[in-house]
Amino acid sequence: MSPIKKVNKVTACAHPLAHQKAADTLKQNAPKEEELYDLADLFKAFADSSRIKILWALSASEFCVCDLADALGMTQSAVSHQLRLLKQSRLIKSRREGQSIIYSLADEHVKKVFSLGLEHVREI
Amino acid sequence: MSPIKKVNKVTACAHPLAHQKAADTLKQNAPKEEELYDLADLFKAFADSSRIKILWALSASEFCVCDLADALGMTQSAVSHQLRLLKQSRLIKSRREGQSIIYSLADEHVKKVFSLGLEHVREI
DNA sequence: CAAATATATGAATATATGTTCATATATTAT
DNA sequence: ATAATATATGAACATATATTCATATATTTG
Repeated sequence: MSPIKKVNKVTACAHPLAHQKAADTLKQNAPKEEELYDLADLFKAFADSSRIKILWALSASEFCVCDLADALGMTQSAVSHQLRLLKQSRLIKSRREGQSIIYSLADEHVKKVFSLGLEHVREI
Repeated sequence: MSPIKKVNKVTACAHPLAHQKAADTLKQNAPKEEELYDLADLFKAFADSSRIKILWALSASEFCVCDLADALGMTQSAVSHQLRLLKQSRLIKSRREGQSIIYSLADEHVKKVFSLGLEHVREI
């Protein structure tokens, strides 16, 4: 199923589709429905200040859970819950080291998104 | 106030901060608290599939509200509400053209974030 | 000016989500 | 094996947010 509906108009405005060509092109080049949801999910991972802080910390160095909690002023539980979400989003990875679990960024992509966003925020 | 708390440990783990140097560096290079919230807000704008669809459409062409609603299979009201959020986030701009309001991307930054995200999603 | 069309918006509702609390699991030290 | 430490997780709660419905505002047309 395409994320973009048939161009046949059924709902709102009465005027002919003002940008018919664009709408058609849109329909053809449509990313798959699933990709759009994945994309939204990716950005959801960045869409919370606690997770932003965690990602920012991990972009500087790997950390164990309790050090993250200490450094960021969060409870161990809250950090752990957020780390789980970030891991599910494939943005971070972890390894065990004795009693601790060390978390780090999964790849450089995170840094790219992060710095691009920061650049945008700073330039407004 | 720094987003990163004093390194003096008060809460969780008993071991000395495993990555003391990193934590200190972290503390010094800390983006401002406000920047982190702005950053989270920026990504919040991308963190919903309806808005993703709208942004994706606008990255192809400008559109009026009802054409967006038709093309994306959303109600006029839902689209309008989301457009307001996107405009508040400075991601899109609008101009009046007769009875219609034409929306378009505010700048190229949106496309960058969008394509970077899509690239990431596709490469996993 | 009145009717039609396009868009915006407040209120209500349903759902999603972040944090806390209590507790479970896993590893290390004694 | 037992205690101590580090991390994970389920349940509950509070808050945020996406959509719908009804309606208001703005522009054009007759």
